[in-house]
Amino acid sequence: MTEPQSLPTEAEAANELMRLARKINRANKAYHLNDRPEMSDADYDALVRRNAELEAAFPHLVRPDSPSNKVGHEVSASPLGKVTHDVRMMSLDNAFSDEELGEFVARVRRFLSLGEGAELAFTAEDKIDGLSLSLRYEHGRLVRAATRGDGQVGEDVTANVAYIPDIVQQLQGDAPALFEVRGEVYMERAAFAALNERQEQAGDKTFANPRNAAAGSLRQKDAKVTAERPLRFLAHGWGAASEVPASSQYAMMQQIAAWGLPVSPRLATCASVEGLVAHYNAIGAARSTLPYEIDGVVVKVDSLAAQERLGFVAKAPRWAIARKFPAERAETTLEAIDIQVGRTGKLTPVGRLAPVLVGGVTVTNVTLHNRDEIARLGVRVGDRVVLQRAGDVIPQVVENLTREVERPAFAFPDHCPECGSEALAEEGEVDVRCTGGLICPAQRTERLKHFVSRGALDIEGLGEKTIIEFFQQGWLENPADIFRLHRRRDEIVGREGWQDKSVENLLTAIEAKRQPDAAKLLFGLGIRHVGAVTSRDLCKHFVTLPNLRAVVEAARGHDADAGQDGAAQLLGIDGVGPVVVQALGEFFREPHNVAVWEDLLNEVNPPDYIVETRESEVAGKTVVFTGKLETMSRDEAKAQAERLGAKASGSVSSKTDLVVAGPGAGTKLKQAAALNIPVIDEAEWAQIVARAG
DNA sequence: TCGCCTCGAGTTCC
DNA sequence: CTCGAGGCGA
Repeated sequence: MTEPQSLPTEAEAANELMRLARKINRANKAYHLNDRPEMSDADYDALVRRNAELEAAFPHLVRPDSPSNKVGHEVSASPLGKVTHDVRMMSLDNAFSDEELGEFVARVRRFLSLGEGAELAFTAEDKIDGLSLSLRYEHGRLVRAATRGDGQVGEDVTANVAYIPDIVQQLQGDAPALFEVRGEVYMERAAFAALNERQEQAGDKTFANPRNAAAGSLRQKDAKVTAERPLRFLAHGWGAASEVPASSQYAMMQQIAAWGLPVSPRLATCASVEGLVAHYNAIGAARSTLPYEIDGVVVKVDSLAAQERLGFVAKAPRWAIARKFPAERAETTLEAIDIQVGRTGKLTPVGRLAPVLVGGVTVTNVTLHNRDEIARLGVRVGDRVVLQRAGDVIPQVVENLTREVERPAFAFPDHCPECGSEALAEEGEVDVRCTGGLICPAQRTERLKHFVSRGALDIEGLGEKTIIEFFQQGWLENPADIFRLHRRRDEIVGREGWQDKSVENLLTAIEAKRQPDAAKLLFGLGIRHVGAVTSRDLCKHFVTLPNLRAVVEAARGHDADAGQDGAAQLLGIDGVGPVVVQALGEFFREPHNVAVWEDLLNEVNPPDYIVETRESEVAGKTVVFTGKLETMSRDEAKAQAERLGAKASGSVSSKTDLVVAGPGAGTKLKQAAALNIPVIDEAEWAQIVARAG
């Protein structure tokens, strides 16, 4: 190492800390993401020690991105620090009937192109109502435990799980260099009841259900509190792994059990839908006798090779589903119906309820969705209604018990309750919208909320309350204003609830987003029909936001040729159709939007949007699949193409680089020939995939 | 034109 | 999480 080892001046120290943060964070990333350390452990330790030394000498110079705040290997974690999962922790798709379970099996078989006779096995196990945990074992030793969080970033609970006896610190027998076990932390029913009794006697707050008790007990800053709570753990899968020493889900779970971690005793394999239904029924019958609460049965494709082919949709694997038990229901009174105005102007009726306990939580609000839903249920203020929590989460009204009693029907407003503008449903649309647009304060603040929300810019410390407060002050009207809040520092400091420190934190969080992800920025603008996925696709295609704008403007320009070209370019993007093109065009036609856009791009500087993909000869090319594919479904082929950095498009155009044609291909094959585009068959495509590794 | 799938936009409680 | 609607294959 060439770093000076004596204590430097303050300026030098600040500089060195910055470089150390960069180096150590990069090394952590290389170590965790690629399982391929960039530097030796000794060098790494030296950097970490130097960082700690400088931070000790200059505590006021500790950086927000300091590696000491994070989890690296050998870096001790601060309590409940954040942890980025190398492999996302997914949620599961749900099935609420045997029929839906059958559809899942059919869907999987279709995706894998399995014929009638071909066998496909599944595993099934009880789904514990606890909280998901990821346990990272390196060479068999537990180095980190993290909660699920939002799936990408969770909380570090390594210190806390040391007090959970089910979680071994050292795996027994041979273990891979890296293996992340995933499972559920839970509290047994009896232990939950005893804990609540103790809490009550001590005058502490009690927990609504075992799940909340487990969550509250695990996520303790003081790990010693966790020690007094009887938590348990059950493994159900895995995440990042340097190797997976089994070829089936079932065998791998047995291996995890052999390593010393508990696995459900009700894990079984089933070869058919009938077998899965039978196992579901058996677990359902045993439900009340189990020591812990369960909310369904998880079904997974047993073959790991098949799992890999199936891959993932947005947030869940295609190869697993949760067959949920019927939701618990409750009865209560609808005390009022309020109208909320969303960022698109949508008027949403919200039912205010007499508080009622459903599935372990007290529900007081429920969405009634729209005018049609109110009419369908025939609900009026004062009615008795039946409530359930859909998927055990979102409350919904399932039935109205007072249909026959004379009461005036609910009159859905024809004016916006926030700005008084007319509110109406467009031709053929169900939703009633406020036509006030920019003059509607509700729409404006909702748009700002969307802009700073997770998924968009994700600015911490800028919540609903703050946005409304600053909006009312006239400090915050458009997204770009956020980046000028620093000029109001003196005005903000001293307002109620704002101290020097909190203003500082907010401004720091804002400054951290000066180079935002282009796709998140675009998503944050809230252009209709342009959500997170479409934003990503658009950015992938155009690399920069000005490029996107230029093409959108060309698409509706007066020059007919340029217009067609721009439109064709947009329509060539998978998932972009006429409605999305029109929405984009309308956005840029509105002068106010253009002003907001330009203002914002003067304040922030999103780097070029370039997605890292695997090297392959089709990288950056547009591929069209046509005809029948023999060994895989079209979905799978497209997913494959994207992994190779190619864009799978639906139609052949001058932008198409390659056509993969199976038997039965028609017009698209002719178009390809006319445009002189190379055509290959499925076997040749498979070779391209194989060559990319 | 139909039907399937994916995406967008709204939503609860802790 | 659910719903409606857009996109796209058949």
